Amino acid sequence: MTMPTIDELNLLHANICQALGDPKRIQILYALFESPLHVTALADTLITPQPTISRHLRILRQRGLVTPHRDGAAVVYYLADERMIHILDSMRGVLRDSLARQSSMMA
Amino acid sequence: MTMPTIDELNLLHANICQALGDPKRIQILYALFESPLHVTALADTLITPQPTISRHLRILRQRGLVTPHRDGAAVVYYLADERMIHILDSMRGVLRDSLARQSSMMA
DNA sequence: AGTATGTATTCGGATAAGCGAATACATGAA
DNA sequence: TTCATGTATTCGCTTATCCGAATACATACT
Repeated sequence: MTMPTIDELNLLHANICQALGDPKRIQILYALFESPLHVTALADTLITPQPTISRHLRILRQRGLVTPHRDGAAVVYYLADERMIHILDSMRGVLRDSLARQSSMMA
Repeated sequence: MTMPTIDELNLLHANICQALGDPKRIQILYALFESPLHVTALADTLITPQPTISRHLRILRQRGLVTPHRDGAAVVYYLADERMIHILDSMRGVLRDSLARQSSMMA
């Protein structure tokens, strides 16, 4: 277990952020926060083709954001770490304030 | 000031995450957290061509993550909201734990 | 005006990300 | 094994992102 260098950590960090940089994937994380779901259920919930969901899940899985568990023929996906949702919520707070700042600029 | 819909908010959120999804831009944010800098100073600090820095700054500016202030011929950039750094630090915490989990899997 | 310094943008080309459609793979039941 | 269901991957294509190099734009000073 070699410690990552600062630059390597930066890269991993950027990779995680990049994984979060797609509306569908954010939707997926919030959906899994409410409850673990298998792929088809996710596809139905988000009204999105199953292959598309699978591709997004692979990205999230590779970055360690979700965790798959086999359940017979199905695969149930879990949020890997609920703290990530709190982080996303914090970001929304900052985002809202940012929007508010811009609005007040208009006045 | 019309309230954004859920989907619009998701898109804005994703856009912010996407802006964070580049190692150089993360470096920039951390550098500006230590102290506001003008473009050339940033370029020197990060050992990166000035046009590259300017392009990254535009992305961060458009997403409301940094704020420019003119100072004569120079433009000093400020971190728009220090909470974003705390959020990034939180993400690093989650990232470290994720790496630790993967390491223990190997054992 | 002209010059120097600092910042932003454009252009061209390489790389990566996204999606729909089709298909391959995995599991469980008959 | 065969079929049905569920999941993952591949293919072809379009769009977006990134960088270096060159260049345009902005400000201050003489």
